[in-house]
Amino acid sequence: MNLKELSRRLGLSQTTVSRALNGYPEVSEKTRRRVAEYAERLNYQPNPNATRLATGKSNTIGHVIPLSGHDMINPHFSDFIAGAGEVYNRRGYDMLISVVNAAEQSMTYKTFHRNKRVDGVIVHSPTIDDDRIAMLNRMRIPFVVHGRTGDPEDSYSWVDVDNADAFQKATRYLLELGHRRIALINGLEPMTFAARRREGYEAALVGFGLKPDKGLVGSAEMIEPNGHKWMGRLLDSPAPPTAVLCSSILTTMGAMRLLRERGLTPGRDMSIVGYDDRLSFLPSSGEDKALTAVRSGIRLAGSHCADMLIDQIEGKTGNRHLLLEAEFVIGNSTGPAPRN
Amino acid sequence: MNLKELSRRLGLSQTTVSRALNGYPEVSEKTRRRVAEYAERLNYQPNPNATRLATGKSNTIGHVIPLSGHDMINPHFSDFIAGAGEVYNRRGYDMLISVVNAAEQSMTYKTFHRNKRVDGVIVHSPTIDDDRIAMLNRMRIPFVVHGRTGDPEDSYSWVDVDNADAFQKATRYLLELGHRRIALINGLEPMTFAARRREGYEAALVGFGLKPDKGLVGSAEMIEPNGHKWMGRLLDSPAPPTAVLCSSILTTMGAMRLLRERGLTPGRDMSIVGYDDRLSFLPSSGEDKALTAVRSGIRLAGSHCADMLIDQIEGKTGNRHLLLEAEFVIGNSTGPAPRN
DNA sequence: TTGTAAGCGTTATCAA
DNA sequence: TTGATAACGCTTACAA
Repeated sequence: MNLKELSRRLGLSQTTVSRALNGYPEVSEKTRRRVAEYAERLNYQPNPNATRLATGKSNTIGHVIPLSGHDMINPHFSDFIAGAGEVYNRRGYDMLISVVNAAEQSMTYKTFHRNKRVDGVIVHSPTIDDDRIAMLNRMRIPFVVHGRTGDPEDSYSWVDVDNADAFQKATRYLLELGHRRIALINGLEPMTFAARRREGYEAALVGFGLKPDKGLVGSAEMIEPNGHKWMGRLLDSPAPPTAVLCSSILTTMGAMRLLRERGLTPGRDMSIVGYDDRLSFLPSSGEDKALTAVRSGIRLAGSHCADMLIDQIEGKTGNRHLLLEAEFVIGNSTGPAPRN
Repeated sequence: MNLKELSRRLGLSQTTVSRALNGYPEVSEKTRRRVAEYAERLNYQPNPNATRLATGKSNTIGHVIPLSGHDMINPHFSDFIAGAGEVYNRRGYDMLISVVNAAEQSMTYKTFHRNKRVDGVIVHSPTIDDDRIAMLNRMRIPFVVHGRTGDPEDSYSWVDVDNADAFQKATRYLLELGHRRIALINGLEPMTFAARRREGYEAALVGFGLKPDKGLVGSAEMIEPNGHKWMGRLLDSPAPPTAVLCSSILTTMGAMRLLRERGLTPGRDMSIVGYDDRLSFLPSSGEDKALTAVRSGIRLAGSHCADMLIDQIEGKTGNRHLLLEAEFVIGNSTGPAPRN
């Protein structure tokens, strides 16, 4: 059933039917009702490919996902799209995902735009020196960044967690417990979120009169095995830390695993503060009190990004910014620093 | 730059240019080369919306992802799409993901098809009594199932792991170690893969002259907290098992966590066999020997599904089937059953 | 308030 | 081997 056929049956022109269906004001209420009823009964649905060709609008949001070196997709991603996907569904948008090699990334954005495949994109994993912001602004394609870059903050829309603040608070908490050698198992530091976490961590140390020690900071992709590896390195170093901050729940798990292997007890032999993205498949911090953690749900961030982007696409707003505050949950993985 | 403009500059008709670009045989080599060269130089790319409208082909694969009760996306999903996405990218397809409520699911498939949004779909999480197979066959939309349903196996294409065999072997291994009370922490049993795992498990028991005990089987969504919960229930039951099979690496982790809390050592106080989907963010079984596991990469399954579906769409094949065999990796989480 | 007709950028049919 | 021209199914000036 297409427009032509539908309007033939109604004895109206395609124009009128199209207008009635799309809520144009100049259609009489009576006609509109009759059209709506017929469309419903005959189960008419416009062909989106035709609509897109005619309007240039795709009702689709693009996500470009680079396969990082290890050929893996960021494990936090599935929760992000759960949040975003729900919003897309509710607001009538499709989600187009393009898995690409890192090198093809910017080309993919260009192609998306030029071909009118998407009305807007979500930018994932921004780096400090990220050329995508300028590029997307140049192309005038609506976008929202999940996180921030080094660009001026009002030059683009973003949804971010106050990472610096969160890690500063967490570090201060450890300092107040008496810890002086505090390590950080961070994400990859070209990523802005990781850089900011380090800033917060160092600011707390400096504020306490301590000098940050590079030997106490690790940086790696945030997967379980890396938490394990870094915890081992830290313990084996000449002057091991008494407390560790982890940038992800996955590295936290890896670090915990290593402590177990060494027979060490979290909170007593080593204090650990994790970062809990509230991944839906893992236990939530705060429930069993096992973990002291900075907490902020990534799924929520996904839905905020989606709403913000669609508002922008539909011309409801200009650039917007949302800075979420992370919670700090105290559990049993932290405790006072050992004497001497 | 569009076809019209390009052909004007070439002094050729749109028809010829289109034919040259699409590899039709009736174009002279000379013309073809000239056209190709111009297209390249002027950076021409056909507008896919126009192509789709004209051809009815979308070069897009759909994935319908129902949000299950807990509003979460299957955590194994991100690895699956890493595998599939790479193939799509290589073979020129887009991935369209629709996150829907469980109730909207079949409607979404219908809409996808009717509107020519996708050329085919991947069916996730098939159940034994799954109405999607009949529906998709009726709609004549190409599809590949990741897993199998209760339908005749040659009535659709699928990629699956031999779950029954894998769990039969794993159970037999435990039996040979002397275990007699062997539990299974399974996935949701309406899902075919879970039902088959249970079948394999029970077949091994029966083959050994034992009677399956319903009290030793748990069934729940395969996330960490459920492994933890079920391990606890099993230990607290009147006659606890001496060995446990887990249907997922996540429930395995949860079960291990509970053992630790109770001060029990895997492989000595309780034998555990896990299922390792080789999720990219977790340690791989077999590396540190911590876990005895049935192993089959979900990412590989994703790429197989994608290739099979595209072959089908492009008319290269009819229904096909691929049964992958899981590996069995022996680690330290299993050991002889305790005496008496 | 409704209708006519052009346009969106391709591919496909038919004729030359 | 090439070219006119009609689809594909919608939206949108412009006219009535």
